[in-house]
Amino acid sequence: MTDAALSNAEIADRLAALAQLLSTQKENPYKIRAYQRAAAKIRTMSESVDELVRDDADLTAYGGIGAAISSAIREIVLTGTLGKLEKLRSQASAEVASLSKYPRLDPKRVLRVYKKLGIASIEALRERLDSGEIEGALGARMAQHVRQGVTESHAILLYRADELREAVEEFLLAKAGARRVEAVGEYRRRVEVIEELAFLVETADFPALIARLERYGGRTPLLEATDRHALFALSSGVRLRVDRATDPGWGLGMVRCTGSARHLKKLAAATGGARAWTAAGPFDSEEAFYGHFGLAYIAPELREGHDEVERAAQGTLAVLVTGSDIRGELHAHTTSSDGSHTVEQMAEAARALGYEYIGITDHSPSLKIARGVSVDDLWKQIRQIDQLNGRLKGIRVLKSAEVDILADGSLDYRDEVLRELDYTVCSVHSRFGLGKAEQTERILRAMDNRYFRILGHATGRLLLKRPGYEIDIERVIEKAKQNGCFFEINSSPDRLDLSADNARLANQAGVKIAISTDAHSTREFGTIRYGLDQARRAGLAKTDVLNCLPWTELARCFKR
DNA sequence: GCCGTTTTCGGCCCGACTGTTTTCAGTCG
Repeated sequence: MTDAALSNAEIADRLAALAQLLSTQKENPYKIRAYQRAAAKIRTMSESVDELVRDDADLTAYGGIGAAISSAIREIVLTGTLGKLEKLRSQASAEVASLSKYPRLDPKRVLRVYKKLGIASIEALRERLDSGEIEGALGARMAQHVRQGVTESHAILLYRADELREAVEEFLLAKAGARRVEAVGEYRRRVEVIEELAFLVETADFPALIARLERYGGRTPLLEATDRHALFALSSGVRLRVDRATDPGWGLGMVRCTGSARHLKKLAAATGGARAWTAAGPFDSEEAFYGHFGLAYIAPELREGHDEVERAAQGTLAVLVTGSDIRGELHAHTTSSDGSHTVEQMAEAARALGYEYIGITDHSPSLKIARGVSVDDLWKQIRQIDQLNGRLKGIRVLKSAEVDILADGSLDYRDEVLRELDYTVCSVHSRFGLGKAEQTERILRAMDNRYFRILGHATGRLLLKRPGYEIDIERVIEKAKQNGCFFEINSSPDRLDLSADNARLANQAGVKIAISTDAHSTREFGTIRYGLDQARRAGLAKTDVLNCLPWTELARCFKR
């Protein structure tokens, strides 16, 4: 029995290392994934797993932890090690064993890089990554994998930060003596990838609050602390920042802690600087603060230092789109392709959300893996939707498809079929490796098809996984404007594509944008909040958003 | 290894295409 308590991160690292070693053997891949899942679960827990074990708690109550992993965790906590792990480690080659310190690296892929480039160490791996040789020889995705494995990355997706925020906030209020807590920083600005989860807190005893946070998830390393802020390394990787509310009144602290550096600089320039802020206070709210300096309230999502301060002074800030402005969904899959609910189930769910219409956009034939819909089956779906519209009250089902843009820029259904649809969503799903010029030409050619309406997930990026294909977005926007085509903000939390920056560009060019979920089940309609976040960051008003229009007006937009 | 459960073992997507491949792993939704 050891006395030193292990942090959740240290326990998770051992399980991840075991998964890593198992993956180099002919082991059941589902077993490997089980260990990885359990490790990930432990990293997000606010309770100390070490304490849970010593208190004889039932770990199998947590999702992803069953009898075997539960006893492995007990062994780790009580002996400080894991026999199975040590055994595999002693049998592994030096190259593989040395990867244990990098639990995010996939040994099989690393070994491929080693072989290809004739190297055998992490140091060499780093060098070849920095020199661009890995990307050159093995592609962008491999380079991305290695980069995330060897560099200390703190980034997490916004939707993961949402879960984490709830847990940390509850901990601060219930266990760390905070009287008032609010999330601030890039999280509150709804930035799609978060490196630092920040809170403004009001407390009578800040040092005690820091001490309590150091016990979060067993042990959370304190990176820096002053009498007004503290920075921690959460076991899930992301940084946790806590700022003590020092200004009289809550409003000024929220302004200071929410805006980006660029926003705060522009704000200071427009209002006489931070000294003037303190002198003019206290402010109970941010509205009071902005109002005092003759500025309209600036929504957190806009506080990036674009032109929001000038606009707030002129009174020309857009009234940002909100969830209640959304009248329908324009990108949704069903059991006809790779969705898990039928057309009727999706329609019922859309109606329950108060939507007026839902477009059914199943995949086209080329996308085999998603069971793309044959021409015959699309005809059947068209007739089925006609029947459904005769029967269903309170929701209109739109006939559509997510049509593949083929490598040569042609669309994956013939015009005679496309003509029968109310509109189309057209997307690139193949040949991501084309060069920027070719990829751009491919999309421009597709937009010349008279049935092209909405460009689906314009860059194909998967946040923290894949950079997306390269396109000249300005040329594509220009073409869309000429040809009466539109964009979507795909709300899938790991796409968010268009990005806020690209959506801002499209909007400035006067091209309307759909906020779509790409839902593959009724549950996924809920992800629209992430698309709304990015639309608001792009400064979109409801008049800029395609699916804020009633169907009659939308139908006019779709005429070409 | 976990889960759910028609409570004892099967499912946990998956299948065609791509590439600079040296005979198959990675990739796309």
